[in-house]
Amino acid sequence: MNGVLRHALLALLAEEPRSGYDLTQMFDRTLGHAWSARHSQIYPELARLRDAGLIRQVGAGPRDRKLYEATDEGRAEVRRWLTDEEPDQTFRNEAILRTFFLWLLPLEERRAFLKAERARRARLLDEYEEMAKTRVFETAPRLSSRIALEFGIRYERMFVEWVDWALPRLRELDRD
Amino acid sequence: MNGVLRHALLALLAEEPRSGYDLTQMFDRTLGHAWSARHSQIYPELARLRDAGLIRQVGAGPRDRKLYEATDEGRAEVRRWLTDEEPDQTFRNEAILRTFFLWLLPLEERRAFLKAERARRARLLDEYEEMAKTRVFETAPRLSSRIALEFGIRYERMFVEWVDWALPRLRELDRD
DNA sequence: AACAACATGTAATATGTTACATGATTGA
DNA sequence: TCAATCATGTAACATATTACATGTTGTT
Repeated sequence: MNGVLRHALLALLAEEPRSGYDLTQMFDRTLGHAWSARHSQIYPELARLRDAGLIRQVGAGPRDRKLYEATDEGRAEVRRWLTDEEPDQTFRNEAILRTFFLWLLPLEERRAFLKAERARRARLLDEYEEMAKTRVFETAPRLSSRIALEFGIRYERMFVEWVDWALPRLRELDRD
Repeated sequence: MNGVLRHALLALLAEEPRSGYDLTQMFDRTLGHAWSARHSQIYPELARLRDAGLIRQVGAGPRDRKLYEATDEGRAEVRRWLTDEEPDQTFRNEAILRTFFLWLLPLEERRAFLKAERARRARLLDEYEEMAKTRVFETAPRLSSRIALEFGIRYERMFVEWVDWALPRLRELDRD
């Protein structure tokens, strides 16, 4: 079995019972800076995991809320994934890709592009630092997420510093 | 028109005539740390760009080598993309995603996971620093790529430092 | 009563990967 | 002559996004 989303869902359902809606929100909020997924991808994936016996429904709530949790087979599969399968190293960042093409734009637009990125990143940095300060990280899953959050903080900080390094160099793209 | 790869190809063909093979190699080598693409995606995309009049064949070489370059419409389209369309902010990093699930593994395997990542990143850092030192960045497109490379260097360095921050904290995931 | 948030799904389309398929040229 | 690299493509499959579709519950 492969599929990153599939295993991420399995891992989240190994922690505690959650609904598709809960999972969607986790991707929107905490997991978003590492992986993204929409509800339209999550619900069919849950159905497949259920049919494969890797998760089972363990409760229901108001509206059509369905709570799932990982079965023993599911837990075993997550551990297998984490230990036996190499994480895919593919990195995609459209903003950095566009940086390669900055020379196609006039100076003012190049600046505007990087400044907009800087603003976005600075805003996220604030947000993540606020999370680190105010949230409670006491259980093992929360401490894990604290480690991931630290990556987010360092990433955004690095990004902002990189823009500050790049901005004064944009003028050079006009020489010759 | 949308599609990141499509516009990346267009931008690369706005610089100078290139073949599908050349473009594939650029993704394998320089562009790889910002966006990835395989030849099986590139060739059909080139055909579509050609049919849309955004690129045209300007030459041929040994074997079936076909050289393309952006037309005026193609150049206009790249600039429109760079200025009018917001870059997609989706970020995907499987290694960081897995960090959220580190608590599912025994201490030694958690350590092994992060150490393997550290080694990978340190190797890339060396590689990028070597590129920065030895390559020539004199034309506007090369200077742009130097700015993107700087991101790669800072990213890998940040990653290594983050692992060094995280490793001593892994033991805490066993408490309680 | 109205609105926001909760809650789950499907359909159509777009994007991306892996495997298949073929052949030419260059250098050792 | 052999192997590596150059060179282009297609097919099947997997993953991901956008739009469509529907209904409930809690709050103001």
